[in-house]
Amino acid sequence: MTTASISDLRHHVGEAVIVQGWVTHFRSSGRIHFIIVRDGTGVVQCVFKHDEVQEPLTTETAVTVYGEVRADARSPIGVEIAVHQLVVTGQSPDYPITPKEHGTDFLMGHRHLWVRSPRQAAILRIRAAIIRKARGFLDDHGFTVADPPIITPAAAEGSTTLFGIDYFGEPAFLSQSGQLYMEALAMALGKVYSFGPTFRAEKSKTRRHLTEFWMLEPEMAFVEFEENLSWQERLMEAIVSGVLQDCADELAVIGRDVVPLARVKTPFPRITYDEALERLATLGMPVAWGEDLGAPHETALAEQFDRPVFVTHYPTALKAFYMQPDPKRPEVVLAADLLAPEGYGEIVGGSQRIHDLELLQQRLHQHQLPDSVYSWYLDLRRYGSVPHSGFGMGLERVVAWITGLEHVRETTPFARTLNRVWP
RNA sequence: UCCUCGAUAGCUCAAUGGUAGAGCACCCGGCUGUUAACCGGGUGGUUGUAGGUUCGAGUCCUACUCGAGGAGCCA
Repeated sequence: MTTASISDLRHHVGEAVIVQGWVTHFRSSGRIHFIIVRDGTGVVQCVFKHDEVQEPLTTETAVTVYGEVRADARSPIGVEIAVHQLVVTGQSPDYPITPKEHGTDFLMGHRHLWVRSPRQAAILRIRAAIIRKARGFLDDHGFTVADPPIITPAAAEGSTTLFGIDYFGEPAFLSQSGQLYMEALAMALGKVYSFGPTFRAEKSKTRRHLTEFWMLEPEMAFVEFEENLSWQERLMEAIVSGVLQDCADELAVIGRDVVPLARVKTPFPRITYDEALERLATLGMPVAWGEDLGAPHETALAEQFDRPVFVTHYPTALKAFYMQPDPKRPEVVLAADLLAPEGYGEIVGGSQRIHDLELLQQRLHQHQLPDSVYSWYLDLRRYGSVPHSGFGMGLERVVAWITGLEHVRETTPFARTLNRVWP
């Protein structure tokens, strides 16, 4: 007798198999009983007689089922199992999560169990596929994965709040971006990317924010602004088309409308910050030049397009010190935010970096950042500096967009938010 | 940090200032094909905390705690 995964059962009709999993539902009609068993690959109904099992088969009881696979037109997966023997390997009295509705606080407090639900499992599989497709695309296009440190001595961008730690008596911080290190690695390896956790102690409490999130950060030597955008849109297209290909079942489980995703093809539209302001004025949402775009503005802009849209050439004063000003128009930078459709906001932020030593020092001073902290970063401009560009993709926001979720907290196994560090 | 809303059974929610209830979960019983099965019965409460008003507070008032949504900031 072979052990089979539930997703493979349709290839075993007529055979005796072993299925190991957890009970999600128990139903009975007199002498005939039905349990629904899930094993992480799918769910299957198992049928047995009244007196064959003595132990209670409550929700999430772990079971090993020995039985015969039978084709059955009534089954959603085409087969069910006629049970010969059913062994309880782990009881589950009073499982807290029921088939009825639950509130956010309760579910997040039981996240260690909530991940067992089909919807959550599907989301995590899609997350895995997004990671796989993103890394695959970059690996296939000459990028070298090279990860920056997570414990860092200083901020990449002075303004953002950092989580401080005690590093053997010295103050240190959890990384809020690996970008500066990625610039160093790009000078060594050409095209590089990192993929890892980043931390922001911002007191942001919205559907788009976590205090710990994963970021994909490519950095490319000899790549200027336009080519940077090209890499971003090709990466996003590869991710979305790859997920549509690999995750049809999971997208169906969570009820995602895939029509908008199928439209995500290059080239993505590009509008400048100036054009964005014009469009917003037309929409009755005027923004003064020099002010940043808020979440409602981003949503309104994104709604005008059927695929992600780049907003480029933001005012220099709004952006980080390392972004390259446009030589033809220094009051704006060669930076772009990629806004996702359907109100998911900024999913990628990128720019060409300043490669001129003097200009970079000038910008540091304008931001009142000390040269001493950035001495190694300035070395990159002292020794063989070249134009280079990079971007950061927020994984959880991409997952939220592709899965159509209301909130990023469900896009990661154990979300860390402003008010929650448990479980 | 600011704005808004909320907290009653394990869960989701009811309850004119006047006897705290329902559905689900769980337990017992019934049903030989159920699909969030169904039918009958049962267990289950310091109404977030502290104070106040009142003959009487889940309900009204004050403070606090916790949570949710949003703003700012960001990916």
